[in-house]
Amino acid sequence: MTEVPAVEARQTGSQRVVSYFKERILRGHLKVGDRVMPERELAQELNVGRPLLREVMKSLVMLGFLDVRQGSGTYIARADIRVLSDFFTFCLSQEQDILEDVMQARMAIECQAIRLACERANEADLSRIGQWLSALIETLGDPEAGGRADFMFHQSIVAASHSRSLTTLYGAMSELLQRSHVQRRATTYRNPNIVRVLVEAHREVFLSIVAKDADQADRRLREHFAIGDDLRRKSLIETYRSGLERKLN
Amino acid sequence: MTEVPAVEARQTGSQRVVSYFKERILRGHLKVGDRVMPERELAQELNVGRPLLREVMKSLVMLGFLDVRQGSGTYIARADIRVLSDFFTFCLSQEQDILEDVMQARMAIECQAIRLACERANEADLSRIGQWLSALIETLGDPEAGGRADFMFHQSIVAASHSRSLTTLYGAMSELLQRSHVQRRATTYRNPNIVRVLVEAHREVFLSIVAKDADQADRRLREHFAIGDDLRRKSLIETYRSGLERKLN
DNA sequence: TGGGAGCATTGGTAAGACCAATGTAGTCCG
DNA sequence: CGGACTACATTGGTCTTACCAATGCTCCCA
Repeated sequence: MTEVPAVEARQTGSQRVVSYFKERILRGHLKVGDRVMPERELAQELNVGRPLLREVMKSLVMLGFLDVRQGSGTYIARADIRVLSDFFTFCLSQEQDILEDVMQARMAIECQAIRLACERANEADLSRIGQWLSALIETLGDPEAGGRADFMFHQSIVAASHSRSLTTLYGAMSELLQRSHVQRRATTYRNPNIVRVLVEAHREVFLSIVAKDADQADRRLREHFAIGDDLRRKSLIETYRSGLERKLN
Repeated sequence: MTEVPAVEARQTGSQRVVSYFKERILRGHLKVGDRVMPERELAQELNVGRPLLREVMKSLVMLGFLDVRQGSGTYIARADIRVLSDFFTFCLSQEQDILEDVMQARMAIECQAIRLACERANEADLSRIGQWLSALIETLGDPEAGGRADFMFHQSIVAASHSRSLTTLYGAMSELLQRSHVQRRATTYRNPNIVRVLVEAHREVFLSIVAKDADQADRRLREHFAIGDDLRRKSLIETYRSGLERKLN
């Protein structure tokens, strides 16, 4: 783990605790659901104080590696993607412009997922995507609900890839992405022409999945993203123009 | 963060500490490089004992949020991608088959990154990619060094995207990916025909970046991945055949 | 003016104490 | 005999106090 000593042969107590868990988890001696030795006993075995042991174990809890139950014991946890989500949220708080760049990661994942969805989607997957397409159409006048339906449409496509890596990464970014969807909706929902174009684009995406055409699905999805990009460009131009006119007044 | 209380109005000490940091970091009151109040003082202000405060802060250190210097103080850290790397490593240890699926995430990121690289790569980027292509060719007989050069070739492409999200995600998977590269090399380096095809595929990838043709670059990269897939399929067939012949003997 | 020493500050760690939650075993009653 | 309740043991949660280790700052001397 990140606190492994770089050079020092003799480990600090803290490092010994980290190593104890890292080794046993990574080598499979401790598996999901396995119970860890009680704190007092483990502290003794590792020759550290209990507070130190608890510090490290608290860290592992928050990293999602351990699951602690008071009165019962400490168990190896199943990996929890909220850790990734927290991490991305933290990154965003450091760089206010990152939401724009996260779109690149979003496109990466969705375009790969849609290719897999063309191979792997079952009837339930297709039905779900179709339902969210309908929901998207029904909520055109409402940026909040529409944004959510839009997000769920996309999320269903990623789920239809049946790839744990892709769904994990997408899930990690879902908070950021939902925010992004609502924002994009808020800039578009009043213009009927744009709304119609967007609905058509989503429909084409869905149809290409049904047709199991991976290249076309990828292309349609990228076209769909490009509509949003054009939108934002026009919106900036208008903002700039009206800003100028206000200055001249 | 993941330990925020679901229902309880009155927070435990532990939760108060988490909230203290979450609020200040996410709202920008504490920025990268800012120094945090000393432990004893902060413990008093939050009405908790120092060991408890230290537990939470240790967690935040391992999540990459804080940087602690003994004798100096605690500072808000710059996000550290090694946290993601640890997390993926942990996930892998839980599911032995995940390395295969990580390839999907790899393809997602690289195919999006190569599109961006076609727009954004500067002379230094292109030069670096070219150098790793040469290194790859020079190390054809050595799976270890060749695997590394192969990985670095790909990593340079992702870096040329100049997208923080993509480079962050790719960095998080880099340990897994390097392992994957070495393994793939170990199954191919003895067959001159396959090696020649692979070298050509890498060269085509590079040339399409230089040509700034995003669609072609994407396509070439996918073709390159497909060669590896064919390889593995053939390898499985042979394994199955020789397994059968051994049974008949 | 620069270097060294001393002291204050801040983090690192431990022992011991006590509280909170859970699990287990034993007993009693229907 | 089975289920419910109680008591106690176990395990985690938290705190106080003490001491050690590392860094930074200030003052004094050459």
